[in-house]
Amino acid sequence: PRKIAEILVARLEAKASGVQEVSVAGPGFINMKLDPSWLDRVIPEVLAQDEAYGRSGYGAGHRVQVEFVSANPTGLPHMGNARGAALGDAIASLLDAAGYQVSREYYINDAGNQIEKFGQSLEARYLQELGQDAEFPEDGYHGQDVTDTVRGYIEKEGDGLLTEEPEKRRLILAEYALEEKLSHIREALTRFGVRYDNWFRESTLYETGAVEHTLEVLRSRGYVYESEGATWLAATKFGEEKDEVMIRQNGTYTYFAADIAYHLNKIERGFETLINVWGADHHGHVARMKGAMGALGQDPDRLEVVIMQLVRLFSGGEMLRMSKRTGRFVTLDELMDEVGVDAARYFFVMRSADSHLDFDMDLARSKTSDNPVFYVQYAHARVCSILRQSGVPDYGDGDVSLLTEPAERELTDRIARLPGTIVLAAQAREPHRMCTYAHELAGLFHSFYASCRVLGVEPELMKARLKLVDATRITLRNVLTLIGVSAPEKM
RNA sequence: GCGCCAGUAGCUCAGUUGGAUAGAGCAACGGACUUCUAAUCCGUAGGUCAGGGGUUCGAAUCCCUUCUGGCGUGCCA
Repeated sequence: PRKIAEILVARLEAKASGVQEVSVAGPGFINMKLDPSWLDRVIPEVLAQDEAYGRSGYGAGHRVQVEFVSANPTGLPHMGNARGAALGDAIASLLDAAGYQVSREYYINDAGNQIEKFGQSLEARYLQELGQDAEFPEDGYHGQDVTDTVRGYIEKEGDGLLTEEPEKRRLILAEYALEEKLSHIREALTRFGVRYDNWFRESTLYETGAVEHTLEVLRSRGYVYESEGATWLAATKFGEEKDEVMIRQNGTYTYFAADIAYHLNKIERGFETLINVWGADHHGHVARMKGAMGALGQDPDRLEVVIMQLVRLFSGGEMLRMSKRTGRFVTLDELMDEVGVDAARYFFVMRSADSHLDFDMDLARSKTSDNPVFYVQYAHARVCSILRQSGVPDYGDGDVSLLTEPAERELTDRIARLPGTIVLAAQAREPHRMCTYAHELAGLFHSFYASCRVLGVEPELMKARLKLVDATRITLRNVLTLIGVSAPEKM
Protein backbone atom coordinates (compact mmCIF):
# COMPACT_ATOMS: atom_id res chain seq x y z
CA PRO A 1 0.00 0.00 0.00
CA ARG A 2 2.86 2.39 0.73
CA LYS A 3 4.30 1.97 -2.75
CA ILE A 4 0.92 2.53 -4.35
CA ALA A 5 0.49 5.63 -2.23
CA GLU A 6 3.85 6.95 -3.36
CA ILE A 7 2.97 6.43 -6.99
CA LEU A 8 -0.30 8.28 -6.53
CA VAL A 9 1.27 11.14 -4.65
CA ALA A 10 3.87 11.63 -7.36
CA ARG A 11 1.09 12.13 -9.87
CA LEU A 12 -1.22 14.31 -7.81
CA GLU A 13 -1.59 17.91 -8.74
CA ALA A 14 -3.00 19.10 -5.47
CA LYS A 15 -1.87 22.69 -5.15
CA ALA A 16 -4.58 24.08 -7.35
CA SER A 17 -7.34 22.71 -5.14
CA GLY A 18 -6.24 24.39 -1.95
CA VAL A 19 -4.06 21.55 -0.74
CA GLN A 20 -0.76 22.71 0.62
CA GLU A 21 1.07 19.45 0.96
CA VAL A 22 0.54 15.79 0.14
CA SER A 23 2.51 13.06 1.86
CA VAL A 24 2.54 9.34 2.46
CA ALA A 25 2.29 8.19 6.05
CA GLY A 26 1.98 5.07 8.17
CA PRO A 27 0.93 1.90 6.38
CA GLY A 28 0.06 3.81 3.21
CA PHE A 29 -2.19 6.72 3.98
CA ILE A 30 -2.17 9.71 1.71
CA ASN A 31 -2.37 12.77 3.90
CA MET A 32 -3.45 16.00 2.31
CA LYS A 33 -2.74 19.08 4.34
CA LEU A 34 -5.08 21.90 3.50
CA ASP A 35 -3.81 25.38 3.00
CA PRO A 36 -4.22 27.38 6.25
CA SER A 37 -6.39 29.88 4.44
CA TRP A 38 -8.99 27.17 3.99
CA LEU A 39 -10.16 27.67 7.56
CA ASP A 40 -10.55 31.40 6.98
CA ARG A 41 -13.68 30.74 4.98
CA VAL A 42 -15.41 29.08 7.91
CA ILE A 43 -16.19 31.92 10.29
CA PRO A 44 -17.65 34.39 7.76
CA GLU A 45 -19.92 31.65 6.52
CA VAL A 46 -21.13 30.76 10.00
CA LEU A 47 -21.87 34.42 10.78
CA ALA A 48 -23.74 34.81 7.52
CA GLN A 49 -25.87 31.70 7.97
CA ASP A 50 -26.55 32.22 11.68
CA GLU A 51 -29.51 30.04 12.66
CA ALA A 52 -29.26 28.12 9.41
CA TYR A 53 -25.66 27.15 10.06
CA GLY A 54 -25.35 23.39 10.17
CA ARG A 55 -28.35 22.80 7.97
CA SER A 56 -27.88 21.16 4.61
CA GLY A 57 -29.84 19.86 1.68
CA TYR A 58 -28.52 16.34 2.05
CA GLY A 59 -31.95 14.75 2.47
CA ALA A 60 -33.30 16.48 -0.63
CA GLY A 61 -36.79 16.83 0.81
CA HIS A 62 -37.24 13.07 1.18
CA ARG A 63 -40.40 12.57 3.26
CA VAL A 64 -39.79 10.93 6.61
CA GLN A 65 -42.16 10.28 9.45
CA VAL A 66 -40.85 9.82 12.96
CA GLU A 67 -43.26 8.18 15.35
CA PHE A 68 -42.24 8.25 18.97
CA VAL A 69 -43.44 7.99 22.57
CA SER A 70 -46.94 6.79 21.64
CA ALA A 71 -47.43 5.85 25.28
CA ASN A 72 -50.78 4.30 26.10
CA PRO A 73 -53.16 7.01 27.22
CA THR A 74 -53.99 4.94 30.27
CA GLY A 75 -51.36 6.63 32.38
CA LEU A 76 -48.84 9.40 32.47
CA PRO A 77 -45.54 9.42 30.56
CA HIS A 78 -42.77 7.80 32.60
CA MET A 79 -38.98 7.66 32.33
CA GLY A 80 -38.96 5.26 29.39
CA ASN A 81 -41.37 7.47 27.48
CA ALA A 82 -39.21 10.45 28.38
CA ARG A 83 -36.18 8.86 26.79
CA GLY A 84 -38.24 8.09 23.72
CA ALA A 85 -39.42 11.69 23.61
CA ALA A 86 -35.93 13.16 23.84
CA LEU A 87 -34.56 10.66 21.35
CA GLY A 88 -37.38 10.78 18.82
CA ASP A 89 -37.56 14.54 18.85
CA ALA A 90 -33.79 14.84 18.39
CA ILE A 91 -33.81 12.35 15.52
CA ALA A 92 -36.58 14.33 13.86
CA SER A 93 -34.69 17.59 14.36
CA LEU A 94 -31.52 16.05 12.95
CA LEU A 95 -33.32 14.83 9.85
CA ASP A 96 -34.94 18.23 9.43
CA ALA A 97 -31.56 19.95 9.70
CA ALA A 98 -30.12 17.50 7.19
CA GLY A 99 -32.71 18.52 4.62
CA TYR A 100 -35.41 15.90 5.01
CA GLN A 101 -39.08 16.76 5.15
CA VAL A 102 -40.01 15.49 8.58
CA SER A 103 -43.28 14.80 10.32
CA ARG A 104 -43.51 13.95 14.02
CA GLU A 105 -46.35 11.67 15.01
CA TYR A 106 -47.87 10.25 18.17
CA TYR A 107 -49.93 7.07 17.89
CA ILE A 108 -52.73 7.05 20.42
CA ASN A 109 -53.74 3.54 21.43
CA ASP A 110 -57.31 4.45 22.23
CA ALA A 111 -58.76 1.09 21.30
CA GLY A 112 -58.32 -2.54 22.10
CA ASN A 113 -57.71 -4.65 25.10
CA GLN A 114 -55.88 -2.20 27.32
CA ILE A 115 -58.74 0.25 27.07
CA GLU A 116 -61.06 -2.50 28.27
CA LYS A 117 -58.77 -3.14 31.24
CA PHE A 118 -58.57 0.57 31.84
CA GLY A 119 -62.37 0.78 31.94
CA GLN A 120 -62.55 -2.07 34.41
CA SER A 121 -60.00 -0.42 36.67
CA LEU A 122 -61.81 2.90 36.53
CA GLU A 123 -65.12 1.25 37.22
CA ALA A 124 -63.77 -0.55 40.28
CA ARG A 125 -62.31 2.65 41.69
CA TYR A 126 -65.50 4.52 40.91
CA LEU A 127 -67.58 2.04 42.82
CA GLN A 128 -65.10 1.92 45.68
CA GLU A 129 -65.03 5.71 45.95
CA LEU A 130 -68.80 5.70 46.25
CA GLY A 131 -68.72 3.14 49.04
CA GLN A 132 -69.59 0.10 46.96
CA ASP A 133 -67.90 -3.22 47.31
CA ALA A 134 -66.01 -3.75 44.06
CA GLU A 135 -63.21 -6.10 43.25
CA PHE A 136 -60.24 -4.54 41.53
CA PRO A 137 -59.07 -6.48 38.47
CA GLU A 138 -55.85 -8.40 39.07
CA ASP A 139 -54.18 -7.11 35.91
CA GLY A 140 -55.73 -3.66 36.12
CA TYR A 141 -54.07 -0.28 36.50
CA HIS A 142 -53.15 0.12 40.14
CA GLY A 143 -51.82 3.68 39.95
CA GLN A 144 -53.02 6.38 42.29
CA ASP A 145 -53.73 8.48 39.18
CA VAL A 146 -56.66 6.20 38.33
CA THR A 147 -58.26 6.97 41.66
CA ASP A 148 -57.54 10.69 41.21
CA THR A 149 -59.21 10.65 37.81
CA VAL A 150 -62.27 8.93 39.21
CA ARG A 151 -62.54 11.43 42.06
CA GLY A 152 -62.37 14.27 39.54
CA TYR A 153 -65.10 12.63 37.54
CA ILE A 154 -67.36 12.21 40.56
CA GLU A 155 -66.81 15.82 41.52
CA LYS A 156 -67.94 16.97 38.09
CA GLU A 157 -70.52 14.40 37.10
CA GLY A 158 -71.71 12.89 40.36
CA ASP A 159 -72.75 9.30 41.04
CA GLY A 160 -75.13 8.83 38.12
CA LEU A 161 -73.15 5.92 36.74
CA LEU A 162 -74.06 3.73 39.70
CA THR A 163 -77.30 2.89 37.97
CA GLU A 164 -75.82 2.67 34.48
CA GLU A 165 -75.28 -0.54 32.57
CA PRO A 166 -71.79 -1.79 33.56
CA GLU A 167 -70.61 -1.93 29.95
CA LYS A 168 -71.73 1.60 29.21
CA ARG A 169 -70.38 2.75 32.58
CA ARG A 170 -66.95 1.45 31.71
CA LEU A 171 -67.11 3.08 28.30
CA ILE A 172 -68.07 6.48 29.71
CA LEU A 173 -65.40 6.35 32.37
CA ALA A 174 -62.76 5.18 29.90
CA GLU A 175 -63.56 7.94 27.44
CA TYR A 176 -63.50 10.55 30.13
CA ALA A 177 -60.20 9.29 31.54
CA LEU A 178 -58.68 8.94 28.08
CA GLU A 179 -59.22 12.59 27.25
CA GLU A 180 -57.91 13.65 30.62
CA LYS A 181 -54.78 11.51 30.28
CA LEU A 182 -54.26 12.66 26.74
CA SER A 183 -54.34 16.29 27.71
CA HIS A 184 -51.86 15.60 30.49
CA ILE A 185 -49.60 13.82 28.04
CA ARG A 186 -49.78 16.72 25.60
CA GLU A 187 -49.03 19.20 28.35
CA ALA A 188 -46.09 17.22 29.69
CA LEU A 189 -44.58 16.75 26.25
CA THR A 190 -45.10 20.40 25.38
CA ARG A 191 -43.32 21.37 28.57
CA PHE A 192 -40.56 18.95 27.57
CA GLY A 193 -40.24 20.91 24.33
CA VAL A 194 -41.76 18.33 22.00
CA ARG A 195 -44.22 19.40 19.32
CA TYR A 196 -46.04 16.86 17.21
CA ASP A 197 -47.32 17.45 13.70
CA ASN A 198 -49.98 14.81 14.11
CA TRP A 199 -51.74 12.85 16.84
CA PHE A 200 -53.10 9.71 15.26
CA ARG A 201 -55.87 7.74 16.92
CA GLU A 202 -55.89 3.98 16.62
CA SER A 203 -59.68 4.04 16.85
CA THR A 204 -59.88 5.83 13.49
CA LEU A 205 -58.39 2.75 11.85
CA TYR A 206 -61.47 0.84 12.93
CA GLU A 207 -63.91 3.63 12.15
CA THR A 208 -62.67 4.06 8.59
CA GLY A 209 -62.51 0.33 7.95
CA ALA A 210 -58.76 0.50 7.44
CA VAL A 211 -58.15 -2.58 9.55
CA GLU A 212 -60.63 -4.64 7.54
CA HIS A 213 -59.19 -3.29 4.34
CA THR A 214 -55.67 -4.23 5.41
CA LEU A 215 -56.83 -7.72 6.23
CA GLU A 216 -58.39 -7.97 2.79
CA VAL A 217 -55.14 -6.95 1.15
CA LEU A 218 -53.28 -9.59 3.13
CA ARG A 219 -55.95 -12.16 2.38
CA SER A 220 -55.80 -11.48 -1.34
CA ARG A 221 -52.06 -11.94 -1.24
CA GLY A 222 -52.49 -15.32 0.41
CA TYR A 223 -51.24 -14.57 3.89
CA VAL A 224 -54.45 -15.09 5.85
CA TYR A 225 -56.19 -18.25 7.04
CA GLU A 226 -58.74 -19.35 9.63
CA SER A 227 -57.99 -21.83 12.38
CA GLU A 228 -59.35 -22.68 15.84
CA GLY A 229 -61.95 -19.97 15.46
CA ALA A 230 -59.35 -17.27 14.96
CA THR A 231 -57.99 -15.50 11.88
CA TRP A 232 -54.26 -15.87 11.40
CA LEU A 233 -51.48 -14.16 9.52
CA ALA A 234 -49.16 -16.71 7.93
CA ALA A 235 -46.07 -14.99 9.27
CA THR A 236 -43.98 -18.10 8.71
CA LYS A 237 -44.30 -17.31 5.00
CA PHE A 238 -42.07 -14.30 5.53
CA GLY A 239 -39.62 -15.99 7.84
CA GLU A 240 -41.18 -15.70 11.27
CA GLU A 241 -41.04 -18.60 13.66
CA LYS A 242 -44.77 -18.84 14.03
CA ASP A 243 -47.97 -17.41 12.66
CA GLU A 244 -49.76 -14.55 14.36
CA VAL A 245 -53.36 -14.07 15.34
CA MET A 246 -55.11 -11.14 13.67
CA ILE A 247 -58.67 -11.70 14.85
CA ARG A 248 -59.18 -13.51 18.14
CA GLN A 249 -61.72 -16.22 18.80
CA ASN A 250 -63.88 -13.58 20.45
CA GLY A 251 -63.96 -11.60 17.21
CA THR A 252 -61.77 -8.69 18.29
CA TYR A 253 -58.71 -7.55 16.39
CA THR A 254 -55.25 -7.86 17.92
CA TYR A 255 -52.85 -4.97 18.38
CA PHE A 256 -50.75 -6.42 15.59
CA ALA A 257 -53.65 -6.27 13.11
CA ALA A 258 -54.25 -2.61 13.88
CA ASP A 259 -50.55 -1.86 13.73
CA ILE A 260 -50.24 -3.31 10.24
CA ALA A 261 -53.16 -1.14 9.16
CA TYR A 262 -51.50 1.83 10.76
CA HIS A 263 -48.28 1.31 8.87
CA LEU A 264 -50.09 0.86 5.60
CA ASN A 265 -51.85 4.11 6.37
CA LYS A 266 -48.51 5.85 6.87
CA ILE A 267 -47.32 4.65 3.50
CA GLU A 268 -50.55 5.78 1.90
CA ARG A 269 -50.01 9.24 3.35
CA GLY A 270 -46.89 9.46 1.22
CA PHE A 271 -44.08 9.00 3.68
CA GLU A 272 -41.12 7.43 1.97
CA THR A 273 -39.34 6.40 5.14
CA LEU A 274 -40.97 5.46 8.42
CA ILE A 275 -38.96 5.64 11.60
CA ASN A 276 -40.39 4.25 14.83
CA VAL A 277 -38.73 4.74 18.18
CA TRP A 278 -39.58 1.82 20.41
CA GLY A 279 -38.50 0.53 23.80
CA ALA A 280 -36.47 -2.66 23.97
CA ASP A 281 -39.50 -4.48 25.33
CA HIS A 282 -41.02 -4.15 21.85
CA HIS A 283 -38.06 -5.43 19.86
CA GLY A 284 -39.74 -8.77 19.30
CA HIS A 285 -42.32 -6.86 17.28
CA VAL A 286 -39.80 -5.43 14.80
CA ALA A 287 -39.14 -8.41 12.55
CA ARG A 288 -42.77 -9.38 12.18
CA MET A 289 -43.81 -5.79 11.52
CA LYS A 290 -41.23 -5.51 8.75
CA GLY A 291 -42.30 -8.89 7.48
CA ALA A 292 -45.89 -7.68 7.42
CA MET A 293 -44.79 -4.69 5.34
CA GLY A 294 -43.41 -7.13 2.82
CA ALA A 295 -46.61 -9.15 2.93
CA LEU A 296 -48.50 -5.99 2.04
CA GLY A 297 -46.29 -5.64 -1.00
CA GLN A 298 -44.25 -2.81 0.46
CA ASP A 299 -40.50 -2.61 0.79
CA PRO A 300 -39.72 -3.63 4.39
CA ASP A 301 -36.68 -1.37 4.42
CA ARG A 302 -38.89 1.67 4.32
CA LEU A 303 -39.66 0.91 7.94
CA GLU A 304 -36.84 1.50 10.36
CA VAL A 305 -37.17 0.87 14.05
CA VAL A 306 -34.85 2.54 16.50
CA ILE A 307 -34.82 0.35 19.57
CA MET A 308 -33.83 2.05 22.76
CA GLN A 309 -32.79 0.07 25.77
CA LEU A 310 -34.69 0.58 28.96
CA VAL A 311 -34.05 3.26 31.51
CA ARG A 312 -33.16 2.31 35.03
CA LEU A 313 -33.78 4.95 37.57
CA PHE A 314 -31.54 5.38 40.56
CA SER A 315 -32.28 7.57 43.51
CA GLY A 316 -30.36 7.55 46.76
CA GLY A 317 -28.32 4.65 45.40
CA GLU A 318 -31.45 2.52 45.04
CA MET A 319 -32.96 1.28 41.81
CA LEU A 320 -36.63 2.05 41.31
CA ARG A 321 -38.82 -0.27 39.30
CA MET A 322 -41.09 1.30 36.75
CA SER A 323 -44.44 -0.24 36.20
CA LYS A 324 -47.82 1.14 35.39
CA ARG A 325 -49.36 -1.95 36.82
CA THR A 326 -48.03 -1.42 40.31
CA GLY A 327 -48.44 2.30 39.91
CA ARG A 328 -44.96 2.99 41.13
CA PHE A 329 -43.07 5.08 38.62
CA VAL A 330 -41.61 8.52 38.15
CA THR A 331 -43.54 10.60 35.69
CA LEU A 332 -42.09 12.91 33.07
CA ASP A 333 -43.53 15.84 35.01
CA GLU A 334 -41.86 14.73 38.21
CA LEU A 335 -38.60 14.33 36.34
CA MET A 336 -38.82 17.85 34.95
CA ASP A 337 -39.64 19.18 38.41
CA GLU A 338 -36.62 17.41 39.84
CA VAL A 339 -33.88 17.99 37.29
CA GLY A 340 -35.26 20.46 34.77
CA VAL A 341 -35.89 20.03 31.07
CA ASP A 342 -32.33 20.74 29.94
CA ALA A 343 -30.60 18.18 32.13
CA ALA A 344 -33.25 15.57 31.40
CA ARG A 345 -33.06 15.97 27.64
CA TYR A 346 -29.29 16.08 27.58
CA PHE A 347 -29.02 12.96 29.73
CA PHE A 348 -31.39 11.01 27.52
CA VAL A 349 -29.78 12.05 24.25
CA MET A 350 -26.21 11.76 25.51
CA ARG A 351 -26.16 7.97 25.41
CA SER A 352 -26.50 5.83 22.35
CA ALA A 353 -30.00 4.34 22.14
CA ASP A 354 -28.77 0.80 22.41
CA SER A 355 -27.05 1.26 25.73
CA HIS A 356 -28.94 0.81 28.91
CA LEU A 357 -29.41 4.11 30.61
CA ASP A 358 -28.85 4.37 34.31
CA PHE A 359 -30.46 7.64 35.19
CA ASP A 360 -29.00 8.93 38.41
CA MET A 361 -31.53 11.39 39.79
CA ASP A 362 -29.13 12.69 42.39
CA LEU A 363 -26.53 13.48 39.76
CA ALA A 364 -28.98 15.09 37.35
CA ARG A 365 -30.48 17.05 40.21
CA SER A 366 -27.13 18.40 41.31
CA LYS A 367 -26.22 21.73 39.77
CA THR A 368 -22.52 21.05 39.82
CA SER A 369 -19.81 20.43 37.27
CA ASP A 370 -20.50 16.70 37.48
CA ASN A 371 -23.45 17.46 35.30
CA PRO A 372 -22.27 17.48 31.67
CA VAL A 373 -25.02 19.70 30.35
CA PHE A 374 -23.72 22.58 32.42
CA TYR A 375 -20.28 22.31 30.85
CA VAL A 376 -21.73 23.01 27.42
CA GLN A 377 -24.19 25.64 28.60
CA TYR A 378 -21.49 27.37 30.57
CA ALA A 379 -19.38 27.71 27.43
CA HIS A 380 -22.30 29.41 25.73
CA ALA A 381 -22.86 31.73 28.70
CA ARG A 382 -19.19 32.68 28.70
CA VAL A 383 -19.34 33.41 24.99
CA CYS A 384 -22.31 35.67 25.48
CA SER A 385 -20.63 37.42 28.36
CA ILE A 386 -17.67 38.35 26.19
CA LEU A 387 -19.86 39.62 23.39
CA ARG A 388 -21.97 41.59 25.86
CA GLN A 389 -18.96 43.31 27.38
CA SER A 390 -16.94 43.85 24.24
CA GLY A 391 -18.26 47.32 23.63
CA VAL A 392 -17.41 46.86 19.97
CA PRO A 393 -20.48 47.81 17.96
CA ASP A 394 -19.24 46.32 14.71
CA TYR A 395 -16.52 43.78 14.17
CA GLY A 396 -17.70 42.81 10.71
CA ASP A 397 -14.44 43.92 9.15
CA GLY A 398 -12.39 41.71 11.46
CA ASP A 399 -9.74 39.74 9.60
CA VAL A 400 -9.97 36.08 10.58
CA SER A 401 -6.63 35.26 8.99
CA LEU A 402 -5.10 36.83 12.11
CA LEU A 403 -6.30 33.80 14.06
CA THR A 404 -3.19 31.66 14.02
CA GLU A 405 -2.96 30.31 17.57
CA PRO A 406 -3.45 26.52 17.82
CA ALA A 407 -6.44 26.99 20.11
CA GLU A 408 -8.02 29.31 17.57
CA ARG A 409 -7.40 26.97 14.66
CA GLU A 410 -8.72 23.92 16.50
CA LEU A 411 -11.85 25.73 17.59
CA THR A 412 -12.49 26.97 14.05
CA ASP A 413 -11.85 23.51 12.67
CA ARG A 414 -14.44 22.01 14.97
CA ILE A 415 -16.98 24.69 14.14
CA ALA A 416 -16.51 23.83 10.48
CA ARG A 417 -17.52 20.23 11.15
CA LEU A 418 -21.07 20.91 12.28
CA PRO A 419 -22.88 20.34 8.96
CA GLY A 420 -21.02 17.08 8.33
CA THR A 421 -21.61 15.87 11.86
CA ILE A 422 -25.33 16.53 11.52
CA VAL A 423 -25.53 14.56 8.28
CA LEU A 424 -23.67 11.60 9.78
CA ALA A 425 -25.80 11.66 12.91
CA ALA A 426 -28.97 11.92 10.83
CA GLN A 427 -27.93 9.05 8.56
CA ALA A 428 -27.20 6.84 11.54
CA ARG A 429 -30.25 8.10 13.49
CA GLU A 430 -27.84 8.68 16.36
CA PRO A 431 -28.40 12.02 18.06
CA HIS A 432 -25.95 11.20 20.84
CA ARG A 433 -23.22 12.17 18.40
CA MET A 434 -24.42 15.74 18.72
CA CYS A 435 -23.82 15.64 22.46
CA THR A 436 -20.31 14.39 21.87
CA TYR A 437 -19.80 17.17 19.36
CA ALA A 438 -21.24 19.82 21.67
CA HIS A 439 -19.03 18.66 24.51
CA GLU A 440 -15.90 18.74 22.36
CA LEU A 441 -16.76 22.14 20.97
CA ALA A 442 -17.34 23.52 24.46
CA GLY A 443 -14.02 22.03 25.57
CA LEU A 444 -12.15 23.66 22.71
CA PHE A 445 -13.77 26.96 23.52
CA HIS A 446 -12.83 26.70 27.21
CA SER A 447 -9.23 25.98 26.15
CA PHE A 448 -9.27 28.95 23.80
CA TYR A 449 -10.68 31.09 26.59
CA ALA A 450 -7.84 30.12 28.88
CA SER A 451 -5.08 30.73 26.36
CA CYS A 452 -6.34 33.64 24.24
CA ARG A 453 -7.70 36.86 25.62
CA VAL A 454 -10.34 38.55 23.58
CA LEU A 455 -11.12 41.89 25.20
CA GLY A 456 -8.32 44.36 25.62
CA VAL A 457 -5.92 42.95 23.04
CA GLU A 458 -4.95 45.10 20.09
CA PRO A 459 -8.04 46.15 18.12
CA GLU A 460 -7.57 44.19 14.89
CA LEU A 461 -6.92 40.93 16.72
CA MET A 462 -9.78 41.61 19.08
CA LYS A 463 -12.19 42.04 16.18
CA ALA A 464 -11.01 38.80 14.61
CA ARG A 465 -11.44 36.97 17.92
CA LEU A 466 -14.87 38.47 18.44
CA LYS A 467 -15.84 36.94 15.13
CA LEU A 468 -14.59 33.56 16.28
CA VAL A 469 -16.42 33.91 19.58
CA ASP A 470 -19.62 34.87 17.78
CA ALA A 471 -19.29 31.89 15.45
CA THR A 472 -18.82 29.69 18.52
CA ARG A 473 -21.99 31.14 20.02
CA ILE A 474 -23.97 30.36 16.88
CA THR A 475 -22.62 26.84 16.63
CA LEU A 476 -23.19 25.97 20.28
CA ARG A 477 -26.68 27.39 20.23
CA ASN A 478 -27.60 25.55 17.04
CA VAL A 479 -26.40 22.22 18.42
CA LEU A 480 -28.19 22.68 21.73
CA THR A 481 -31.38 23.68 19.94
CA LEU A 482 -31.13 20.52 17.87
CA ILE A 483 -31.25 18.32 20.96
CA GLY A 484 -33.86 20.44 22.71
CA VAL A 485 -31.61 22.04 25.29
CA SER A 486 -31.62 25.77 25.96
CA ALA A 487 -28.58 27.97 25.40
CA PRO A 488 -28.53 30.37 28.34
CA GLU A 489 -26.84 33.75 27.94
CA LYS A 490 -26.12 34.00 31.64
CA MET A 491 -25.55 31.37 34.29
C1' G B 1 -33.70 -23.62 24.01
C1' C B 2 -34.01 -19.58 20.32
C1' G B 3 -33.73 -14.18 19.12
C1' C B 4 -32.23 -8.86 20.04
C1' C B 5 -29.02 -5.34 22.91
C1' A B 6 -24.83 -4.66 25.92
C1' G B 7 -19.71 -6.01 28.12
C1' U B 8 -13.82 -0.56 26.51
C1' A B 9 -9.63 3.15 32.57
C1' G B 10 -11.84 2.59 39.72
C1' C B 11 -17.20 4.67 37.98
C1' U B 12 -20.46 6.47 33.73
C1' C B 13 -19.69 6.29 28.64
C1' A B 14 -17.53 7.88 23.37
C1' G B 15 -14.89 5.55 19.48
C1' U B 16 -16.83 9.22 12.43
C1' U B 17 -19.24 2.47 9.69
C1' G B 18 -12.00 -2.07 8.97
C1' G B 19 -7.06 2.36 9.72
C1' A B 20 -2.01 5.42 12.24
C1' U B 21 0.10 5.80 19.55
C1' A B 22 -8.04 3.32 21.88
C1' G B 23 -10.45 8.85 23.90
C1' A B 24 -13.74 12.14 27.27
C1' G B 25 -16.29 13.29 31.96
C1' C B 26 -16.42 12.04 37.07
C1' A B 27 -13.16 10.01 41.05
C1' A B 28 -7.37 10.35 42.45
C1' C B 29 -2.84 13.31 42.46
C1' G B 30 -0.01 18.12 41.21
C1' G B 31 -0.45 23.10 39.36
C1' A B 32 -3.28 27.99 37.46
C1' C B 33 -7.95 33.40 39.64
C1' U B 34 -4.92 41.85 40.47
C1' U B 35 -7.37 40.83 33.80
C1' C B 36 -13.38 38.78 29.18
C1' U B 37 -17.86 34.01 34.44
C1' A B 38 -12.55 29.01 38.39
C1' A B 39 -19.76 25.77 36.66
C1' U B 40 -13.08 26.86 33.82
C1' C B 41 -8.04 25.63 32.28
C1' C B 42 -3.00 22.96 32.25
C1' G B 43 -0.47 18.56 33.74
C1' U B 44 0.23 13.36 36.02
C1' A B 45 -1.55 8.56 36.66
C1' G B 46 -5.00 4.96 35.11
C1' G B 47 -6.30 -0.43 29.53
C1' U B 48 -5.48 -8.51 28.53
C1' C B 49 -11.27 -3.26 24.46
C1' A B 50 -15.23 -9.90 28.95
C1' G B 51 -12.28 -14.86 27.43
C1' G B 52 -10.71 -17.95 23.18
C1' G B 53 -10.28 -18.92 17.94
C1' G B 54 -10.64 -16.95 12.81
C1' U B 55 -10.78 -13.44 8.36
C1' U B 56 -6.31 -9.58 6.33
C1' C B 57 -1.45 -5.49 4.97
C1' G B 58 -4.35 -3.87 9.50
C1' A B 59 -9.75 -5.74 14.20
C1' A B 60 -12.56 -2.46 20.04
C1' U B 61 -15.13 -2.62 15.08
C1' C B 62 -16.41 -8.31 10.67
C1' C B 63 -17.21 -14.10 11.42
C1' C B 64 -17.39 -18.47 14.94
C1' U B 65 -17.48 -19.86 20.04
C1' U B 66 -17.70 -19.52 25.51
C1' C B 67 -19.02 -16.53 29.74
C1' U B 68 -21.87 -12.44 32.20
C1' G B 69 -26.08 -8.89 32.48
C1' G B 70 -30.77 -6.85 30.38
C1' C B 71 -35.02 -7.58 27.24
C1' G B 72 -38.15 -10.60 24.24
C1' U B 73 -40.08 -15.28 22.80
C1' G B 74 -48.90 -13.85 24.65
C1' C B 75 -55.54 -15.05 20.96
C1' C B 76 -51.00 -8.50 26.03
C1' A B 77 -49.62 -3.88 23.94
